[in-house]
Amino acid sequence: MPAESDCTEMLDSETKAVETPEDHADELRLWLRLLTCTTLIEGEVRGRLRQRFDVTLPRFDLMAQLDKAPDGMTLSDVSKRMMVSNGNVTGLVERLVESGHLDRRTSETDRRVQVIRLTKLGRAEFRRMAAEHETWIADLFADLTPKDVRELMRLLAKTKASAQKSAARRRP
Amino acid sequence: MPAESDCTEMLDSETKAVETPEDHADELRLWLRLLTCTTLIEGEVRGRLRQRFDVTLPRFDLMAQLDKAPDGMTLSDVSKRMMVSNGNVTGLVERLVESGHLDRRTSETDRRVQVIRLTKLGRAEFRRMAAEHETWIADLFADLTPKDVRELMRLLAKTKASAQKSAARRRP
DNA sequence: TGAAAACATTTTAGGCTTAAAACAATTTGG
DNA sequence: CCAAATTGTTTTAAGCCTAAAATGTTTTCA
Repeated sequence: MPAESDCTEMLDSETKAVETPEDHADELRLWLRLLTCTTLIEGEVRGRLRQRFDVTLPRFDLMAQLDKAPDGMTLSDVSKRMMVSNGNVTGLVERLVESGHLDRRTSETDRRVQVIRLTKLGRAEFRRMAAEHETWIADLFADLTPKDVRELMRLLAKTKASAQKSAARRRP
Repeated sequence: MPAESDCTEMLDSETKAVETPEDHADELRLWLRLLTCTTLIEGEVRGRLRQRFDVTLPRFDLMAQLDKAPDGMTLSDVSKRMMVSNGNVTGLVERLVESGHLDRRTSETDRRVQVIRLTKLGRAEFRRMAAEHETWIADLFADLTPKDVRELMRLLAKTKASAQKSAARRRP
Protein backbone atom coordinates (compact mmCIF):
# COMPACT_ATOMS: atom_id res chain seq x y z
CA MET A 1 0.00 0.00 0.00
CA PRO A 2 1.70 3.15 -1.22
CA ALA A 3 2.22 6.09 1.08
CA GLU A 4 0.34 9.28 0.35
CA SER A 5 2.04 11.51 -2.17
CA ASP A 6 3.07 15.01 -1.28
CA CYS A 7 2.55 16.16 -4.85
CA THR A 8 -0.10 18.75 -5.44
CA GLU A 9 -1.20 17.13 -8.69
CA MET A 10 -1.82 13.43 -8.53
CA LEU A 11 -0.81 11.24 -11.41
CA ASP A 12 -2.79 8.23 -12.48
CA SER A 13 -1.48 4.92 -13.68
CA GLU A 14 -0.93 6.33 -17.16
CA THR A 15 1.11 9.24 -15.80
CA LYS A 16 -1.50 11.77 -16.84
CA ALA A 17 -2.80 14.52 -14.60
CA VAL A 18 -6.05 13.39 -13.09
CA GLU A 19 -8.98 15.21 -11.53
CA THR A 20 -8.56 15.13 -7.80
CA PRO A 21 -11.08 16.48 -5.34
CA GLU A 22 -9.08 19.67 -5.14
CA ASP A 23 -8.58 21.50 -1.92
CA HIS A 24 -9.71 25.10 -2.12
CA ALA A 25 -9.68 25.74 1.60
CA ASP A 26 -7.21 28.61 1.26
CA GLU A 27 -9.32 30.50 -1.23
CA LEU A 28 -12.34 29.94 0.97
CA ARG A 29 -10.51 31.31 3.99
CA LEU A 30 -9.35 34.27 1.95
CA TRP A 31 -12.91 35.01 0.88
CA LEU A 32 -14.17 34.85 4.44
CA ARG A 33 -11.44 37.17 5.61
CA LEU A 34 -12.15 39.62 2.83
CA LEU A 35 -15.80 39.57 3.80
CA THR A 36 -15.01 40.05 7.46
CA CYS A 37 -12.85 43.09 6.76
CA THR A 38 -15.48 44.69 4.59
CA THR A 39 -18.34 43.98 6.98
CA LEU A 40 -16.34 45.30 9.90
CA ILE A 41 -15.40 48.56 8.22
CA GLU A 42 -18.78 49.02 6.60
CA GLY A 43 -20.54 48.58 9.92
CA GLU A 44 -18.24 51.07 11.56
CA VAL A 45 -18.79 53.66 8.83
CA ARG A 46 -22.53 53.06 8.87
CA GLY A 47 -22.68 53.65 12.61
CA ARG A 48 -20.60 56.81 12.49
CA LEU A 49 -22.64 58.28 9.64
CA ARG A 50 -25.82 57.64 11.58
CA GLN A 51 -24.50 59.03 14.86
CA ARG A 52 -22.73 62.08 13.47
CA PHE A 53 -25.00 63.01 10.57
CA ASP A 54 -28.15 60.95 10.91
CA VAL A 55 -27.68 59.66 7.38
CA THR A 56 -27.68 56.11 6.07
CA LEU A 57 -24.73 54.55 4.27
CA PRO A 58 -26.60 53.97 0.99
CA ARG A 59 -27.67 57.63 0.89
CA PHE A 60 -24.07 58.68 1.51
CA ASP A 61 -22.79 56.35 -1.19
CA LEU A 62 -25.26 57.66 -3.72
CA MET A 63 -24.35 61.25 -2.94
CA ALA A 64 -20.67 60.33 -3.28
CA GLN A 65 -21.30 59.12 -6.82
CA LEU A 66 -23.12 62.33 -7.72
CA ASP A 67 -20.47 64.55 -6.17
CA LYS A 68 -18.04 63.19 -8.75
CA ALA A 69 -20.45 64.02 -11.60
CA PRO A 70 -21.30 67.73 -11.58
CA ASP A 71 -23.36 67.32 -14.75
CA GLY A 72 -25.46 64.63 -13.17
CA MET A 73 -25.91 60.95 -13.86
CA THR A 74 -28.67 58.75 -15.13
CA LEU A 75 -30.22 56.21 -12.80
CA SER A 76 -28.64 53.42 -14.82
CA ASP A 77 -25.21 54.93 -14.42
CA VAL A 78 -25.70 55.14 -10.69
CA SER A 79 -26.99 51.59 -10.56
CA LYS A 80 -23.94 50.26 -12.41
CA ARG A 81 -21.46 52.30 -10.41
CA MET A 82 -22.96 51.33 -7.09
CA MET A 83 -23.46 47.75 -8.23
CA VAL A 84 -27.02 47.65 -6.96
CA SER A 85 -30.28 46.90 -8.70
CA ASN A 86 -32.23 49.50 -10.66
CA GLY A 87 -35.21 49.32 -8.38
CA ASN A 88 -32.98 50.01 -5.43
CA VAL A 89 -31.78 53.25 -6.97
CA THR A 90 -35.33 54.34 -7.77
CA GLY A 91 -36.31 54.18 -4.12
CA LEU A 92 -33.11 55.71 -2.83
CA VAL A 93 -33.41 58.64 -5.23
CA GLU A 94 -37.06 59.12 -4.32
CA ARG A 95 -36.17 59.64 -0.69
CA LEU A 96 -33.22 61.92 -1.44
CA VAL A 97 -35.31 64.10 -3.73
CA GLU A 98 -37.96 64.23 -1.03
CA SER A 99 -35.40 65.43 1.52
CA GLY A 100 -34.10 68.11 -0.85
CA HIS A 101 -30.65 66.61 -1.46
CA LEU A 102 -31.22 65.62 -5.08
CA ASP A 103 -32.69 67.15 -8.17
CA ARG A 104 -34.25 64.84 -10.74
CA ARG A 105 -35.29 65.76 -14.26
CA THR A 106 -36.21 63.91 -17.43
CA SER A 107 -33.63 64.16 -20.19
CA GLU A 108 -34.54 66.54 -23.03
CA THR A 109 -33.21 64.22 -25.69
CA ASP A 110 -34.41 60.86 -24.40
CA ARG A 111 -37.57 60.79 -22.42
CA ARG A 112 -36.76 57.40 -20.90
CA VAL A 113 -33.81 58.85 -19.04
CA GLN A 114 -33.87 60.49 -15.61
CA VAL A 115 -30.88 62.71 -14.82
CA ILE A 116 -30.14 63.33 -11.16
CA ARG A 117 -27.83 65.88 -9.56
CA LEU A 118 -26.95 67.02 -6.07
CA THR A 119 -28.77 70.18 -5.05
CA LYS A 120 -26.81 72.98 -3.42
CA LEU A 121 -27.95 71.64 -0.06
CA GLY A 122 -27.05 68.09 -1.04
CA ARG A 123 -23.59 69.07 -2.16
CA ALA A 124 -22.90 71.14 0.94
CA GLU A 125 -24.04 68.38 3.27
CA PHE A 126 -22.12 65.74 1.39
CA ARG A 127 -18.87 67.72 1.44
CA ARG A 128 -19.21 68.19 5.16
CA MET A 129 -19.76 64.48 5.70
CA ALA A 130 -17.09 63.40 3.23
CA ALA A 131 -14.38 65.37 4.98
CA GLU A 132 -15.05 63.58 8.24
CA HIS A 133 -15.61 60.25 6.52
CA GLU A 134 -12.13 60.43 5.06
CA THR A 135 -10.60 60.71 8.51
CA TRP A 136 -12.56 57.68 9.70
CA ILE A 137 -11.22 55.60 6.85
CA ALA A 138 -7.70 56.82 7.51
CA ASP A 139 -8.10 55.81 11.13
CA LEU A 140 -9.53 52.40 10.30
CA PHE A 141 -6.52 51.66 8.07
CA ALA A 142 -4.05 53.45 10.34
CA ASP A 143 -1.87 50.43 11.09
CA LEU A 144 -1.12 49.73 7.45
CA THR A 145 2.13 51.15 6.14
CA PRO A 146 2.15 52.97 2.78
CA LYS A 147 3.75 49.85 1.36
CA ASP A 148 0.97 47.68 2.77
CA VAL A 149 -1.56 49.98 1.14
CA ARG A 150 0.18 49.80 -2.24
CA GLU A 151 0.48 46.04 -2.03
CA LEU A 152 -3.15 45.60 -1.04
CA MET A 153 -4.21 47.86 -3.90
CA ARG A 154 -2.25 45.71 -6.31
CA LEU A 155 -3.55 42.40 -5.00
CA LEU A 156 -7.14 43.61 -4.85
CA ALA A 157 -6.88 44.87 -8.43
CA LYS A 158 -5.79 41.38 -9.39
CA THR A 159 -8.62 39.90 -7.36
CA LYS A 160 -11.16 42.15 -9.00
CA ALA A 161 -9.93 41.23 -12.46
CA SER A 162 -10.02 37.54 -11.60
CA ALA A 163 -13.54 37.74 -10.25
CA GLN A 164 -14.77 39.74 -13.22
CA LYS A 165 -13.31 37.17 -15.57
CA SER A 166 -14.99 34.38 -13.66
CA ALA A 167 -18.30 36.23 -13.66
CA ALA A 168 -18.01 36.83 -17.39
CA ARG A 169 -17.35 33.13 -17.99
CA ARG A 170 -20.69 32.30 -16.44
CA ARG A 171 -22.67 35.17 -17.93
CA PRO A 172 -21.05 36.04 -21.27
CA MET B 1 7.12 83.27 -1.61
CA PRO B 2 8.53 79.82 -0.90
CA ALA B 3 7.94 76.94 -3.24
CA GLU B 4 5.81 74.05 -2.07
CA SER B 5 7.72 71.50 -0.08
CA ASP B 6 7.83 67.88 -1.15
CA CYS B 7 8.03 66.73 2.44
CA THR B 8 5.21 64.63 3.73
CA GLU B 9 5.26 66.38 7.07
CA MET B 10 5.31 70.12 6.92
CA LEU B 11 7.35 72.06 9.40
CA ASP B 12 6.29 75.39 10.75
CA SER B 13 8.41 78.40 11.42
CA GLU B 14 9.57 76.91 14.71
CA THR B 15 10.65 73.68 13.03
CA LYS B 16 7.97 71.68 14.76
CA ALA B 17 5.69 69.20 13.03
CA VAL B 18 2.41 70.90 12.29
CA GLU B 19 -1.10 69.68 11.57
CA THR B 20 -1.58 69.66 7.84
CA PRO B 21 -4.85 68.82 6.13
CA GLU B 22 -3.58 65.33 5.56
CA ASP B 23 -4.16 63.50 2.36
CA HIS B 24 -5.88 60.17 2.88
CA ALA B 25 -6.81 59.62 -0.71
CA ASP B 26 -4.88 56.35 -0.88
CA GLU B 27 -6.70 54.82 2.05
CA LEU B 28 -9.99 55.96 0.59
CA ARG B 29 -9.17 54.34 -2.75
CA LEU B 30 -8.14 51.18 -0.95
CA TRP B 31 -11.42 51.08 0.93
CA LEU B 32 -13.42 51.54 -2.26
CA ARG B 33 -11.47 48.79 -3.98
CA LEU B 34 -11.96 46.45 -1.05
CA LEU B 35 -15.66 47.19 -1.17
CA THR B 36 -15.82 46.65 -4.91
CA CYS B 37 -14.14 43.25 -4.66
CA THR B 38 -16.46 42.09 -1.91
CA THR B 39 -19.60 43.38 -3.61
CA LEU B 40 -18.59 41.77 -6.88
CA ILE B 41 -17.90 38.36 -5.39
CA GLU B 42 -20.85 38.48 -3.03
CA GLY B 43 -23.21 39.30 -5.88
CA GLU B 44 -21.84 36.47 -7.94
CA VAL B 45 -22.21 33.97 -5.11
CA ARG B 46 -25.68 35.25 -4.32
CA GLY B 47 -26.78 34.78 -7.91
CA ARG B 48 -25.34 31.29 -8.21
CA LEU B 49 -26.91 30.16 -4.93
CA ARG B 50 -30.26 31.41 -6.11
CA GLN B 51 -30.01 29.87 -9.58
CA ARG B 52 -28.57 26.50 -8.56
CA PHE B 53 -30.24 25.93 -5.20
CA ASP B 54 -32.94 28.56 -4.85
CA VAL B 55 -31.46 29.66 -1.56
CA THR B 56 -30.53 33.13 -0.35
CA LEU B 57 -27.02 34.08 0.71
CA PRO B 58 -27.98 34.93 4.32
CA ARG B 59 -29.64 31.53 4.72
CA PHE B 60 -26.53 29.85 3.33
CA ASP B 61 -24.27 31.85 5.63
CA LEU B 62 -26.30 30.96 8.67
CA MET B 63 -26.26 27.28 7.77
CA ALA B 64 -22.49 27.51 7.27
CA GLN B 65 -22.08 28.73 10.84
CA LEU B 66 -24.21 25.90 12.20
CA ASP B 67 -22.42 23.28 10.13
CA LYS B 68 -19.26 24.10 12.08
CA ALA B 69 -21.10 23.67 15.40
CA PRO B 70 -22.58 20.18 15.66
CA ASP B 71 -23.77 20.89 19.21
CA GLY B 72 -25.65 23.96 18.09
CA MET B 73 -25.27 27.65 18.77
CA THR B 74 -27.22 30.28 20.60
CA LEU B 75 -28.76 33.11 18.63
CA SER B 76 -26.27 35.54 20.18
CA ASP B 77 -23.36 33.41 19.05
CA VAL B 78 -24.71 33.38 15.53
CA SER B 79 -25.33 37.10 15.62
CA LYS B 80 -21.75 37.81 16.70
CA ARG B 81 -20.21 35.39 14.24
CA MET B 82 -22.21 36.70 11.31
CA MET B 83 -21.78 40.29 12.44
CA VAL B 84 -25.46 41.06 12.03
CA SER B 85 -28.06 42.35 14.45
CA ASN B 86 -29.95 40.10 16.85
CA GLY B 87 -33.29 40.86 15.31
CA ASN B 88 -31.96 39.86 11.95
CA VAL B 89 -31.04 36.43 13.23
CA THR B 90 -34.45 35.97 14.83
CA GLY B 91 -36.18 36.38 11.49
CA LEU B 92 -33.67 34.33 9.54
CA VAL B 93 -33.96 31.46 12.01
CA GLU B 94 -37.74 31.67 11.96
CA ARG B 95 -37.80 31.06 8.22
CA LEU B 96 -35.22 28.28 8.35
CA VAL B 97 -37.11 26.47 11.11
CA GLU B 98 -40.27 26.88 9.05
CA SER B 99 -38.60 25.28 6.03
CA GLY B 100 -37.32 22.37 8.12
CA HIS B 101 -33.62 23.19 7.90
CA LEU B 102 -33.17 24.19 11.53
CA ASP B 103 -34.17 22.91 14.90
CA ARG B 104 -34.67 25.41 17.71
CA ARG B 105 -35.04 24.63 21.41
CA THR B 106 -34.87 26.55 24.63
CA SER B 107 -31.82 25.76 26.74
CA GLU B 108 -32.51 23.52 29.73
CA THR B 109 -30.21 25.48 32.00
CA ASP B 110 -31.04 29.03 30.96
CA ARG B 111 -34.50 29.78 29.72
CA ARG B 112 -33.36 32.98 28.01
CA VAL B 113 -31.27 31.06 25.55
CA GLN B 114 -32.40 29.50 22.29
CA VAL B 115 -30.13 26.80 20.88
CA ILE B 116 -30.35 26.13 17.16
CA ARG B 117 -28.96 23.24 15.13
CA LEU B 118 -29.11 22.03 11.57
CA THR B 119 -31.65 19.28 11.04
CA LYS B 120 -30.64 16.19 9.08
CA LEU B 121 -32.25 17.80 6.03
CA GLY B 122 -30.52 21.10 6.69
CA ARG B 123 -27.13 19.48 7.03
CA ALA B 124 -27.55 17.39 3.91
CA GLU B 125 -28.66 20.34 1.83
CA PHE B 126 -25.92 22.55 3.18
CA ARG B 127 -23.18 20.02 2.43
CA ARG B 128 -24.42 19.68 -1.12
CA MET B 129 -24.40 23.44 -1.60
CA ALA B 130 -21.10 23.98 0.18
CA ALA B 131 -19.26 21.58 -2.10
CA GLU B 132 -20.30 23.53 -5.16
CA HIS B 133 -19.86 26.87 -3.43
CA GLU B 134 -16.22 26.03 -2.80
CA THR B 135 -15.58 25.55 -6.50
CA TRP B 136 -17.18 28.92 -7.29
CA ILE B 137 -14.88 30.65 -4.84
CA ALA B 138 -11.88 28.84 -6.27
CA ASP B 139 -12.91 29.97 -9.72
CA LEU B 140 -13.46 33.57 -8.67
CA PHE B 141 -9.94 33.69 -7.20
CA ALA B 142 -8.41 31.54 -9.92
CA ASP B 143 -5.94 34.13 -11.22
CA LEU B 144 -4.27 34.59 -7.87
CA THR B 145 -1.13 32.58 -7.28
CA PRO B 146 -0.70 30.73 -3.98
CA LYS B 147 1.73 33.47 -3.03
CA ASP B 148 -0.87 36.14 -3.81
CA VAL B 149 -3.33 34.31 -1.60
CA ARG B 150 -0.87 34.10 1.28
CA GLU B 151 0.06 37.74 0.93
CA LEU B 152 -3.56 38.85 0.79
CA MET B 153 -4.35 36.77 3.86
CA ARG B 154 -1.52 38.46 5.71
CA LEU B 155 -2.48 41.99 4.67
CA LEU B 156 -6.16 41.46 5.37
CA ALA B 157 -5.33 40.11 8.81
CA LYS B 158 -3.43 43.30 9.43
CA THR B 159 -6.34 45.32 8.06
CA LYS B 160 -8.81 43.54 10.28
CA ALA B 161 -6.69 44.15 13.35
CA SER B 162 -6.29 47.80 12.46
CA ALA B 163 -10.01 48.28 11.94
CA GLN B 164 -10.88 46.48 15.17
CA LYS B 165 -8.48 48.68 17.06
CA SER B 166 -10.01 51.77 15.52
CA ALA B 167 -13.52 50.56 16.31
CA ALA B 168 -12.51 49.85 19.90
CA ARG B 169 -11.06 53.35 20.24
CA ARG B 170 -14.45 54.80 19.49
CA ARG B 171 -16.56 52.31 21.44
CA PRO B 172 -14.39 51.12 24.38
C1' DT C 1 -32.94 38.80 50.21
C1' DG C 2 -34.17 41.71 46.83
C1' DA C 3 -33.41 45.64 43.88
C1' DA C 4 -30.49 46.78 40.16
C1' DA C 5 -27.70 45.43 36.47
C1' DA C 6 -26.74 42.43 32.83
C1' DC C 7 -28.10 39.30 29.37
C1' DA C 8 -30.75 36.84 25.46
C1' DT C 9 -34.16 37.37 22.58
C1' DT C 10 -38.17 39.42 20.25
C1' DT C 11 -40.73 43.20 18.59
C1' DT C 12 -41.25 47.46 16.11
C1' DA C 13 -40.73 50.84 12.61
C1' DG C 14 -38.48 52.09 8.90
C1' DG C 15 -35.42 51.63 5.30
C1' DC C 16 -32.62 48.70 2.05
C1' DT C 17 -32.23 45.12 -1.48
C1' DT C 18 -33.17 41.91 -4.92
C1' DA C 19 -35.28 39.49 -9.02
C1' DA C 20 -38.71 39.56 -12.07
C1' DA C 21 -42.40 41.57 -14.44
C1' DA C 22 -44.40 45.61 -16.39
C1' DC C 23 -44.20 49.86 -18.76
C1' DA C 24 -42.50 53.41 -21.75
C1' DA C 25 -39.38 55.26 -25.21
C1' DT C 26 -35.93 54.61 -28.59
C1' DT C 27 -33.25 52.10 -31.93
C1' DT C 28 -32.69 48.57 -35.36
C1' DG C 29 -33.18 45.99 -39.50
C1' DG C 30 -36.06 43.95 -42.94
C1' DC D 1 -42.05 52.42 -42.51
C1' DC D 2 -42.86 49.58 -38.89
C1' DA D 3 -42.49 45.40 -36.09
C1' DA D 4 -39.10 43.57 -33.08
C1' DA D 5 -35.47 44.17 -30.10
C1' DT D 6 -33.27 47.05 -26.91
C1' DT D 7 -32.88 50.34 -23.30
C1' DG D 8 -34.16 53.01 -19.00
C1' DT D 9 -37.06 53.12 -15.33
C1' DT D 10 -40.69 51.74 -12.13
C1' DT D 11 -43.45 48.44 -9.82
C1' DT D 12 -44.17 44.30 -7.17
C1' DA D 13 -43.50 40.79 -3.84
C1' DA D 14 -40.64 38.98 -0.75
C1' DG D 15 -37.00 38.96 2.12
C1' DC D 16 -33.03 41.24 4.53
C1' DC D 17 -31.26 44.51 7.91
C1' DT D 18 -30.71 47.88 11.48
C1' DA D 19 -31.40 50.56 15.82
C1' DA D 20 -34.04 51.05 19.58
C1' DA D 21 -37.48 49.71 22.73
C1' DA D 22 -39.74 45.99 25.06
C1' DT D 23 -39.92 41.45 27.38
C1' DG D 24 -38.49 37.89 30.12
C1' DT D 25 -34.59 35.66 32.68
C1' DT D 26 -30.52 35.33 35.34
C1' DT D 27 -26.76 37.29 37.93
C1' DT D 28 -24.74 40.57 41.02
C1' DC D 29 -23.96 42.63 45.22
C1' DA D 30 -25.31 45.78 48.90
